[in-house]
Amino acid sequence: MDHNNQIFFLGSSASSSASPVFSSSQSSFPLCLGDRNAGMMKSGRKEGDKVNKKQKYAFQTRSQVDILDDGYRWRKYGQKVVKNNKFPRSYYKCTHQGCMVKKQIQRLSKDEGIVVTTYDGIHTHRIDEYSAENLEQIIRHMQASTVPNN
DNA sequence: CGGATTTGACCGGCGC
DNA sequence: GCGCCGGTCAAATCCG
Repeated sequence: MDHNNQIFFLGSSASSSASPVFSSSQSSFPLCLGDRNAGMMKSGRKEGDKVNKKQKYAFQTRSQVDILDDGYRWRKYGQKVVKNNKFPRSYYKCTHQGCMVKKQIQRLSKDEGIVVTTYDGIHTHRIDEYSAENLEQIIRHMQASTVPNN
């Protein structure tokens, strides 16, 4: 509700060398976790389907709220508590016909001020210029990092 | 009224 | 085979 959340990013501070990530195209985030299947399809299904192209992008941001406005509309579809974290993990889905992008937000129990946002998939539609602009700064200042094994 | 959000339950996979 | 963990969906509710 309150977008008064001051968003701080780890490390780098206003680096002009920001990468062209999040350009007009639904390119991708600055970091690709690769296609490390988390245990989905296990059968020897050939290229049968495309369920293997699930891209994942994760980055940590320092914010007081878990809800970061990245320019898309998200609908919370679940909340679960993981054992590794004392804080519950929230699951969001993109509200768009054909856009089944999923978003996962988790707060670190070690630093409640740190919020880990994980994106699943690529958006099939454009982002709101206005919001996108806001997000652009976020991405420019945010530090992408692979999900810690811990 | 519509859409979004909440909580619980169920399911699937993996581990032991 | 059972238990554990994580993930998703569904129904109900609330807000605008």
